[in-house]
Amino acid sequence: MPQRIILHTDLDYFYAQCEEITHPELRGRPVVVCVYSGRTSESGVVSTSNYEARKYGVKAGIPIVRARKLLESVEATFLPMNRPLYDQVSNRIMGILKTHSDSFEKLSIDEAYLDISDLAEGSFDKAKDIAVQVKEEILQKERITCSVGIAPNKLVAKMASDYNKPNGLTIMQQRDAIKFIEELPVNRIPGVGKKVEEKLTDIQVHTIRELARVDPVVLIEKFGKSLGNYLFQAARGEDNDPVKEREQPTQFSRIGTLKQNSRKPEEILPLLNELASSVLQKLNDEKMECKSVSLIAILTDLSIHTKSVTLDSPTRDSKTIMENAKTLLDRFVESMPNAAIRRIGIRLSDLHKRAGQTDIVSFLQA
DNA sequence: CCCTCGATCAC
DNA sequence: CCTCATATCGAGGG
Repeated sequence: MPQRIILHTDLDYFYAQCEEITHPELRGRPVVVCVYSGRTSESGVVSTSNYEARKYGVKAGIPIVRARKLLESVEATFLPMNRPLYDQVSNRIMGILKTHSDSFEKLSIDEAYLDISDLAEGSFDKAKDIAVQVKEEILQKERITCSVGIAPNKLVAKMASDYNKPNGLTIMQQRDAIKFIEELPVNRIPGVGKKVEEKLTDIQVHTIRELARVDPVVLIEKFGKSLGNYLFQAARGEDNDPVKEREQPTQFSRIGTLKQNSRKPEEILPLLNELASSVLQKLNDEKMECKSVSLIAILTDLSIHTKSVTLDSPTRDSKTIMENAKTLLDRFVESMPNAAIRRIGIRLSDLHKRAGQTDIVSFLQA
């Protein structure tokens, strides 16, 4: 396999940057995009904030109430999420990115990998020109800045884009990759979160340099075959995972927060019904059917529990789905005699594209 | 091999 | 004080 050139893009503080565009007067001041849970007027968490807000310690995941305190001395703006807006902006930018790639992989609403090996003719200098061009085009057309990493594989490209933010461009050839990553803490490796980091700390491993010295047998012992092997390679800047177009998602879910904790189905079902129709709407929009239904319950201690059923045949029928969800809820409260539920959710999975009337019609019309 | 469920990650 | 959505893995049971 010849040397690849992979480009990773990360749209800077994306939701907050979208808000700055629609409300230009907000620029230069703290902007906080929030997920309001509806439990009380201010309950919920921060989804994203711009860099002015981050200076005050306001970042993704902290409670809105805490963000208010951190910003009480300054003029800051708190906005609810506007997902349709972010989806539209994202879709247009992904369209631009795609045109600058041989193959393209959307990772999330604000991240993508581009394989530009052919486009750049194997040259990292040309790859840099492409990156500059892409950044320029996104800025001109959408007024959005992004951070870009270029490397011989997805792993290092992502770590490179993360290295210089916002509006960064980091290029890491194979010969520099080891020097670059070995200084970094292990949690800069994608896939290494709180839990894996803790386990590594237990064996005195903090940096990637230290991780590279751990016997692979130990890694597999501690983390299993898959993650163990991944960590072994990642510590060496190696990753041969190809850039591949993502197929359709294999699950859709909706979760909501109850006004008050409860374990009585009659207090939970109204919300569960809303969530079910929302996720069913999504299923229909995507012209799909599901063969599995899951109930997600989050208790007062924030522990997460699931119950699921596999259906006899794929369905998109709301009655079938709701009946199954109801049964799962009954099963759950029965299995947890003392648990009070804080949040409830529904997931449709084992998704299949619908074969049917519409497809045949469009086929015949074509 | 299939199903169910919990754990983890990261947005 | 504590949102929401998706993918993936591993264990355990059948």
